Amino acid sequence: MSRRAAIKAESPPSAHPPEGGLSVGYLMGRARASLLSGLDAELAPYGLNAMQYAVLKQLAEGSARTAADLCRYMYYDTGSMTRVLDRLEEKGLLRRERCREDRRVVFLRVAPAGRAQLPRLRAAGTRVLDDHLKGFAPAEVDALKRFLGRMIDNGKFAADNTGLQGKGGK
Amino acid sequence: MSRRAAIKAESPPSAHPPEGGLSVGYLMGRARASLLSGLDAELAPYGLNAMQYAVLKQLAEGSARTAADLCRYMYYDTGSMTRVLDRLEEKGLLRRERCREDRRVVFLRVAPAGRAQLPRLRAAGTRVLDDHLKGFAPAEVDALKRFLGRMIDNGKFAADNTGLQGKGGK
DNA sequence: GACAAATTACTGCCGAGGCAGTATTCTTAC
DNA sequence: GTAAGAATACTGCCTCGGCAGTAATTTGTC
Repeated sequence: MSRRAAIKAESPPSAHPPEGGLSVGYLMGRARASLLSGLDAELAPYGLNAMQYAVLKQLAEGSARTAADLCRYMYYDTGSMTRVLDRLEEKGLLRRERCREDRRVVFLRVAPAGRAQLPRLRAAGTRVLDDHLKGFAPAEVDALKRFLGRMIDNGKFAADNTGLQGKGGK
Repeated sequence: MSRRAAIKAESPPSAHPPEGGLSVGYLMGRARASLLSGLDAELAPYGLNAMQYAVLKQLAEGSARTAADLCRYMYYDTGSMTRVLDRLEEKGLLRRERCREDRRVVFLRVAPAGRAQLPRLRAAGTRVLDDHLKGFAPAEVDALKRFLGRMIDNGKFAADNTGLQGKGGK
């Protein structure tokens, strides 16, 4: 905010924020943190956090049936996923069931208790999202999603080319 | 990606994502993670991570002079900040200097070694950001920032009204 | 058919970040 | 002038997520 290097009027290759740094990154971090803390606060009465809710939701919607599915779908670490599932199973919201054809895989099924809770959890989720998107026209939400999607794609491309970068790669 | 419920054309009160859940949240998380891992990869050769770079940068720009300043400015925990500063001091990039007028505060100054590194670190930061914003028109970047800013403001408002929510509040 | 490679779930280990509590110092109120 | 409150920096403690490594099982190759 204070110091400001001289900005060349030119701008073709690296045109973005000569100053202001990673403010896009900061804003994304804060917006995401606000969503997460809001969701955690709404879910606290049910003894769940945002990640546990997200997993339960994906399973209920049939987006995934196994831990590996969930990890691929949610870009989540497999080790951490095991622990999330442990917690959900402890709470009786989830059941693990070994597959008989392929004995490596464990099918995940939302237990009746979990299914009973889901409507309330979903309500909490949409409430938080609606709160944060108040005043947004549908077209604006779409534009925001497209911007984020483009950044993600750009990041993948950059990661593939510069070699390194932990998880964004192929 | 896979499932997609029919979307009602109507939209007044809770119009946002009848299905697709918190996809805005997911996209933000992934975009942010891509930025962070890209930045960490670029900074790894210098033995720094994204947070350490951000702190060094803010100090160099005069946005903050003390740990408390930094925490307010960056919405960061004071305890964690102490540890970040410890690491930077260990590496010789930063110096702590107790204030004489108010002996509670410790002024933070970027050490010569840190100042010497900063141009390279800045280059890494802008490189990562440019990579992720490739193909974005300046107006699009502005729009993205405004969207994020509105979400943050909405989140603060919601937090103030629903009572809870950890850090978003006043 | 046997052996290498891949896949799945899971387990330590580590770093990061948030929260609560502490000691010190300053400010404010009476 | 003193007591209460606030502010600053710092310290444990806890949770979470990523990484690497492991055991069991399946798939693919020759």
